[in-house]
Amino acid sequence: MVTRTRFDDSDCPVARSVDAIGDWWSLLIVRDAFDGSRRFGEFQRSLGVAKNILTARLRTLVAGGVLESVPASDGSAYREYVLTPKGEALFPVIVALRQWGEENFFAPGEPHSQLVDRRQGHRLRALEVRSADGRRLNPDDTTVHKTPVHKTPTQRSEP
Amino acid sequence: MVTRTRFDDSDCPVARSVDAIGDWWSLLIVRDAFDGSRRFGEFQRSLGVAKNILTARLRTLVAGGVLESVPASDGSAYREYVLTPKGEALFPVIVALRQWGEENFFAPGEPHSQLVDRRQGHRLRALEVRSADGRRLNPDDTTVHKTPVHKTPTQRSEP
DNA sequence: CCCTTTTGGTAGCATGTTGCAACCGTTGCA
DNA sequence: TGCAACGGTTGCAACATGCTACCAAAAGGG
Repeated sequence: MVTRTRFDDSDCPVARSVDAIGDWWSLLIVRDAFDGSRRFGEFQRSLGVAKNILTARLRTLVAGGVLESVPASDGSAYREYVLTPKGEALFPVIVALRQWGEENFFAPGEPHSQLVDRRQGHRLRALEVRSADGRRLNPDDTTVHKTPVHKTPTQRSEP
Repeated sequence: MVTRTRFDDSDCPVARSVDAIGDWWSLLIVRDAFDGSRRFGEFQRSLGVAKNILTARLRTLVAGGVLESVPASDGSAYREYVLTPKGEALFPVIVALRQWGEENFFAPGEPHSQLVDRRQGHRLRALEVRSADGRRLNPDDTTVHKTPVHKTPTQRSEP
């Protein structure tokens, strides 16, 4: 078989996250969910995605516990898709991608949709990676420990 | 045509980021690059990805300015792939995905690779979304300012 | 009620992409 | 010099994606 490679058994949390989200459409669905979209048609119009794709993605997101299918809030017989707590926890991921995109793929002054503080209407502060005691960390200030507790704490990754 | 949909002209920075990265393999390549991988073979062994796929991904990452191909640091005739500043700026994205994965896809105590502060060997602080003046923000505390829509992607059945 | 429109999907097809295995020129090294 | 490792390329089969057509149930208007 030539199925797409899965990462759900990887020991790397990044890989499992990536696997759980599924594909880029899913991430844009989540983005729209943060922005208030709830109905099938809302996602479809906002994204311009084919309906069969949207159906499949919503289904996997629900199965993965990122979205939840609930009765429509307006009393109609339709259903709505809302973020679960697990889905809401993707907020920093979306914000990080948004900030990276803003900084790297828009000309100065080029208009783009912008995520702002609701209270003051200002742009958000750039995300900062910090140590447990609050120091700002660059990539070089960090390292990856494989299997933290029960095995030899190796610092290098040689299999 | 039935090419995969591109988002590089979207007005949403998240969509452009997603488009620039390309696919999940690319993100895992970047993750490995943060972890010190530089050589074709290192990525290939670490990821278990087919070589043709890896070739294509490295090429698009270089073309997109995320990686850079430089002469090997050990003096050999081979080349190495290193993160550009633009690639290093993906650090918060990777960290956000890692933290989401750690919290949601591992049983308590289940071993997994862990990103730690190099100086103290401790786990990192969870990423926090903050306003310009430093208040912590939840998704509900933010809103998206849309820009004038220049192009609406629609899928219509009717003429 | 009856008719029309909207909503939320399925089904089928063409094409693109992925994964695998085989192959191949270069480079490194003993 | 010989041989293994490196860094790819090529070809193929299976799968995923996108598009269009189609459809049933639910709203909505008169």
